[in-house]
Amino acid sequence: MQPAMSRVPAACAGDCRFFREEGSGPIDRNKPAGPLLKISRGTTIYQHEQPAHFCYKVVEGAVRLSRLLPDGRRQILEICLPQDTFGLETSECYSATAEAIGDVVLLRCPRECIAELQDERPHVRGKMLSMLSRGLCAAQDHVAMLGHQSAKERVACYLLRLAGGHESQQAYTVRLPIGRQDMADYLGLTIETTCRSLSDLKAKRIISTPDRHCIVIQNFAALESVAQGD
Amino acid sequence: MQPAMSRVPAACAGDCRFFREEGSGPIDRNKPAGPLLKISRGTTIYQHEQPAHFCYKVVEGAVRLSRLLPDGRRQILEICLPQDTFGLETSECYSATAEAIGDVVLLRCPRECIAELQDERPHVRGKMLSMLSRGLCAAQDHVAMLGHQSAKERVACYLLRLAGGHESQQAYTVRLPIGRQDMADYLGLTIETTCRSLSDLKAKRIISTPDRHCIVIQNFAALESVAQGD
DNA sequence: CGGCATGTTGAAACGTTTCAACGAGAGTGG
DNA sequence: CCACTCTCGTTGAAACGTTTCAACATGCCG
Repeated sequence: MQPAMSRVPAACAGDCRFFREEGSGPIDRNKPAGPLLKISRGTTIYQHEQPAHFCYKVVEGAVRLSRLLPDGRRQILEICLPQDTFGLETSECYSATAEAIGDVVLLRCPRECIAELQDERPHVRGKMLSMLSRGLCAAQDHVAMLGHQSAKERVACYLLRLAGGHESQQAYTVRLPIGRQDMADYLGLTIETTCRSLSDLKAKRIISTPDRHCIVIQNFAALESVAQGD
Repeated sequence: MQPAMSRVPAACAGDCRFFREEGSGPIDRNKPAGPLLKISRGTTIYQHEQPAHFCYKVVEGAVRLSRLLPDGRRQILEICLPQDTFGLETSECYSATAEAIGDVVLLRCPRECIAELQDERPHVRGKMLSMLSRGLCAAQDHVAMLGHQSAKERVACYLLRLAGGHESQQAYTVRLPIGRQDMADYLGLTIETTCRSLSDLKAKRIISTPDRHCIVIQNFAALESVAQGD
């Protein structure tokens, strides 16, 4: 079943970058080793329940994975930022819809390439498993949040997550990759409630909002205690 | 820590059953090929954030995966039924706590065995990926449910899931693997709300409840329309 | 039978949603 | 430069659904 030789199609060669070590700095865009896909704001990358041909990795920008409920409500499952991968499912069809939030640059890899890379390069297997495993863990975090946290807790949690463990004593500026509506759909709230929660944090001087897309965390300790229900 | 010996430890041999094809009937308990672990009601199998040494597969009974929030609230992430696997994470520590709901029979496999099985038996890789992938998809379903569905919708969804696609015209009896409290914690509701939702369905003659652990779906169509928000 | 865990129901309190109005900023064209 | 429009964000007040707290019912086991 495996006539060795160069089983990995030429188009795949560059896509090994898909599995390069993370945390070893951002992808070097001066030495592009494969086709970068540029996609403009709002474009649908793929749709829920359609056949899954490709996997993706975000190079620049942000992508939202969401599901549309029969009555038009929308749940955002994940906001993918640079270095994140999506569309890795092993089932026939995509398990969510993927859309570009702003202009986005992606790395795209055909699924059969991934399969072959796995056969030929053992480290790719581990990488693949850990990507999926991390995704699962993130989804579980999300479930725990939606199941039993109040609006204020959810908003505080999300801000802390964006700050990504920078639990410094000083003020820390977070750039929001998404607008209020997306934030609301991610947190399982309405846009109004999301807004009110932010206003609340602002009134308590825990955060400040110099502009729409920026939030400055003024008091990490207080934000953490809000995130855990006072 | 691991005195090597033969590459796949003897204890693992039987645990290949871990990856046998599903849908090919239940595990044959007359020909046990490995150690079956019997665990009694309420026992903690492993705890969230403790080092992950083993993976498990449910043979009999039900297991709940949950997280305890700092303030004592609990979110159940998954109810594992016979054939389901859990504890497959690739991170160092378990991503949730696992507890036996009733008396339970499990298949247990050390993680290093899984790793070696993967190296030696290609089909195990695909199996492993599809197990994780399925788990991810289930978690995403859960997120979508908790994010934007009302109590009645959640309860209806859960019942339909338990019925497992048996969308027959006739009445169908579902055996609840869990009590009301676990159901509530899974659905992100209180036990009272869960109860009231069930009573509602009963009042509308969509279900009937001959006893605590049984629910008879009398009207699939109506249950589905409740699940989708009327 | 009592004792205990589990399930059910009621009424008030609470938080989120809904609906509506308004504000701020970016882009366009006069 | 200003008015215009369009999208996005913010705030208020009432409506709604879920939670909370309390009481009671049921089933099981010693």
